Amino acid sequence: MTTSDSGASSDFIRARVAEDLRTNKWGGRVVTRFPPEPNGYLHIGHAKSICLNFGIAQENEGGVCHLRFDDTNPCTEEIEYVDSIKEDVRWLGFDWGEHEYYASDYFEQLYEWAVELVKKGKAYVCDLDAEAFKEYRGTITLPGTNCPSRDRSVEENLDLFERMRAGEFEEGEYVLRAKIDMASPNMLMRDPVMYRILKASHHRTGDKWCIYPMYDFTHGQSDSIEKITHSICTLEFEVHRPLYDWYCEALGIYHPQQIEFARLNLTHTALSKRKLIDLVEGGYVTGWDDPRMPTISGLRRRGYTPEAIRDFCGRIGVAKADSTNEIEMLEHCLREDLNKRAARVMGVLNPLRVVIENYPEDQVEEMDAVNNPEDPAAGTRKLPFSRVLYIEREDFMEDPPRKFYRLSPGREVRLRYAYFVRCVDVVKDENGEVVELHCTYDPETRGGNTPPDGRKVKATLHWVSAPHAKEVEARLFGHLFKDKRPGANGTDWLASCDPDSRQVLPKCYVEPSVANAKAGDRFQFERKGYFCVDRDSTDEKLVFNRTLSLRDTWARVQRSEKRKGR
RNA sequence: UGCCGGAUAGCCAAAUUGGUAAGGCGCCUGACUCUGGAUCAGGAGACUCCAGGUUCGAGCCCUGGUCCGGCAACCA
Repeated sequence: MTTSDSGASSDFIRARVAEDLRTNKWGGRVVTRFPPEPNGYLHIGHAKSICLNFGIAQENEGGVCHLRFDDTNPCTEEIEYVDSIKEDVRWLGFDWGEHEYYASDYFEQLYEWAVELVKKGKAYVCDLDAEAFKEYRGTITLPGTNCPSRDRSVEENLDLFERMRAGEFEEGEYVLRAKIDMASPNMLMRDPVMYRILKASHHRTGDKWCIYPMYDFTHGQSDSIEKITHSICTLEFEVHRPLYDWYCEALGIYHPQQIEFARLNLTHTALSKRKLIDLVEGGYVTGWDDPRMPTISGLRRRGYTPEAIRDFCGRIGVAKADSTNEIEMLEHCLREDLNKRAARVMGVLNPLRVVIENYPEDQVEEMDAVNNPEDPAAGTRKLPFSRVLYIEREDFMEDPPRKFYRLSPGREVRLRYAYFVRCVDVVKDENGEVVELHCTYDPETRGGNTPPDGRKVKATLHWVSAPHAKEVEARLFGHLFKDKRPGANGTDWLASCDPDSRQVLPKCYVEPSVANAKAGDRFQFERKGYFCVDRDSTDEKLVFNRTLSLRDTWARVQRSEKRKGR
């Protein structure tokens, strides 16, 4: 697989574009488009399409990608969605320049084209009610039959269609249909509806229209108007292609090439619009931008970077086979990006108090800490160290199993950038629960360095000085669904939704340097994962979302030890 | 039962005009390490859906099957 500058791999669509360029099919032009319907929020699946369309445009000299809103159904569309879609595409890092279009801007042209087809005897007004309409259409195995109004005269059709536009009829009374073939094995070719009456006001055209064109009578012509070269869409539109072609040919207009690819599916999540709505409305998540949602806004709030998402979209490839990518792939891309750029910081999620017995009562030292070992330019910072600290509760075990080499009674570990400390006492409450550790430190290990005697420790722990610590809230997230493929083989997909996928830790401690962090800022809490500041943060208390944990080899060791039955 | 499309390791996914199966993720080892992170080195894993055929040679071509997906909104 060859890799281009954008990081995208070559695929059958890019190969096709290259071939068209070679044969000069489109006069050297490459014009694609991303055509969302403004009736919902964009998700990671849309990102795949966005990266594909904008990517192809970028990779080719003079290539352009349009952002076009497919707004032909006023009943479900809203301006709010238009705005969120624009924000998301922009955030992903793509620029459509002045090429922002709306199918609704083509309504007049579309109407004229409809009239033209009527005049050519290729379209007619049909008065079948919904039930009869269905009967005449036939079934998947039985051909349909011509409805009586199919033979209406051109004059009468023209008059009726004009009156439909004028608002003389009620919804459902009439529709305009293309006269194709009621016996076609392709259901979409059985005289598809071109226009329906909808007495709804449109978010852009207001009440100017009461008839609205259907997707099929809009999409191809919009592509045509915009001189799109490659109209890339997902597989379910494959059966629409003959109709797409039919309209362009019947109208004798510029005819773009529709190409279909398989939409993205991801394990442990749901991507259909319907399911996402159910999650929000059912209260399974806190909203469209819940950090567990696969929506662009959810991923953004979670702390994903546009770079990671783009990298992911480039790596998964584009093909025609239905496929489900493992979410681990997405997470890998994220870790790779965040590892390079996230500033390291000390943050203790489940605090356990530690007193350094031999450390002077009121002494405070400033320890030098590296901000990002992957990026020397990120510099260093000072970390206050004192007699009372917090360490991670799970970094101590009174009775450690084999292979656990963190702190335990009598054992010595390194406190990162600070000192070697040895656990000398364990304080418990009346329930026998460990509430405090007493340790001694070795002054010769200042900075965390190996002492003159060459003594080694097997673990390095993160810590926070208690008097200097800032209390924050941390929200940890797991996969939204327990099952890899929720709803697979007839199971209830919603039952697989994991209520414990969101865990709130109200009392965590972070080092003082992050005190002025702002919403959206990203950090790596050393050894604990990547975090970003949530917008729920207040002046009094910062709220952190854990974007993703670090790769956890210890967890893996535990798993394998368990398997071995130790 | 009709039409359209698809099928290459656990998951994605490559393979110029048929020339003898890339890569990534994941998994497993080992090295290194002041993050059990990162990095580096190595490894396991594919009768290319099946059965025939053409050919010196087939993942690619032909025939016949199998399985999976999509299509019967006045949604997109």
